[in-house]
Amino acid sequence: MATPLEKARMAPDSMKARILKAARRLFGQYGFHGTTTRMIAKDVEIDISTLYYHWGEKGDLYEAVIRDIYEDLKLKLSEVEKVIHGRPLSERMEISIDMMTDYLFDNPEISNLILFRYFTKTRHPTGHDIHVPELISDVARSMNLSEDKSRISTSARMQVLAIMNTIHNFISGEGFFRPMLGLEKKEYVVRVRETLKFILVPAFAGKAALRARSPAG
Amino acid sequence: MATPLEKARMAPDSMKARILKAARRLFGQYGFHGTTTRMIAKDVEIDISTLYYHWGEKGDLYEAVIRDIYEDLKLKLSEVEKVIHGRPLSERMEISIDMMTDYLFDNPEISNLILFRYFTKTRHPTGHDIHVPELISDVARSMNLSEDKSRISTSARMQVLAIMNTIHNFISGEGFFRPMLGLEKKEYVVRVRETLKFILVPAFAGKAALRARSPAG
DNA sequence: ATTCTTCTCCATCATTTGATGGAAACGAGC
DNA sequence: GCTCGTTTCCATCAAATGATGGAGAAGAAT
Repeated sequence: MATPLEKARMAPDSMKARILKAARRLFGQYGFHGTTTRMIAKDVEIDISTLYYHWGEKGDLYEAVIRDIYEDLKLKLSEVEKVIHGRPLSERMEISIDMMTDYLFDNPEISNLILFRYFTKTRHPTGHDIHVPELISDVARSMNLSEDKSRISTSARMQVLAIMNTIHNFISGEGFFRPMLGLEKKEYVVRVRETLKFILVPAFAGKAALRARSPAG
Repeated sequence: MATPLEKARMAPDSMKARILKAARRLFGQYGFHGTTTRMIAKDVEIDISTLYYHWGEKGDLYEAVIRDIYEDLKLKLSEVEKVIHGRPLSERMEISIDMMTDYLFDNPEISNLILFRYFTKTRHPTGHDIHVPELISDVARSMNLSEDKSRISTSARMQVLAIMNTIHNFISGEGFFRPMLGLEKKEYVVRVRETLKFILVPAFAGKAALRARSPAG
């Protein structure tokens, strides 16, 4: 028994999937209220009522988009995890940063939509995500931030949030930051990776990791 | 010759100022498209046309809000700069983090609006900020990230962006993160400060600062 | 050929939303 | 008390927006 979302993910050329894809991009750029169902329909070159036929009300489509990006993100993270498994921490971090920035620069709407969710109230009530806490804990485990694998500490979870958001910021902010810095796309990507490593790695590399558990040191 | 915004900042009980204040809060919560002029008017308990009388069209009010928050932010930053002047870098960073988180938790719409600007397209065209590059350079100078005070390097500016965004993230994301982490407000604030210091300080403390200029080390 | 299902579009609604004109209230100066 | 500039509200518009009903196309099953 496949959910509507699962169907759309399976047949990528279906109308359902095409609508979802356009919605993903547009919701990512303009946010929930900034995107109209007509904008999405126009992008897919269909009538607005075809959109409603497939996805029902706007809020439902939006929720489907959110689930969709988290599915993709989970897949990518487990792919990353396989690659970094067993390596020393600083190496794990650098590889993760490279792989994730590559992926997110190719799919910037993922970063956009995640940050949107964190920061915006949506006049329409939205179901709270189960995805995020799960994802965060997975990353924390994969980074070895917690000795107890089943109970991830608050500090560890907040550190993961900080790391992931720092990455998302540079992806989502490209349209603003890149012109401001006067960089070409390629140069920007390189600089982002550099900056992320410069900021994020030292905190966890070497002895720093030990200090994590003795706050206010 | 005072601009409308300056007037509103000077007489904080004036209708103009009351509208601006409400607009600031609501635009911060719901974004540009998520906030209606009627919501703002209702919040101030005035008729919608009174709002238009004072501020003209919605976009103009929004721009005024943006200028307003950057004015406040600049004032705060120069206040911080006075306090940290002359101290060693890691101390400067810790004090800055404490002061800025205090301030931004009291005025979360500042973080919200800044992040909004970075990440969202606004169907209506908006003039690009002059405030941001200036602010970034000021902070970079105050952190001593650049030897040449008049020409701040791209690396330095990106590092400052990363730092400031990481702070904004935790402020703006409180509504999402705090319930997720199961923390009380006070506890959350403490944890945020801890996490920020844990992540941000090591990169710049000690010899790390030197490595900044030899990338891909 | 017919039926049935699935899909798509046209026409249309009710609401919401940005915006304005004009009348009333208010207050300062005379 | 009257005048004049300023401020506020009521009534109203036009456009945008979320959403739906129903008619028709397209294709498969019988």
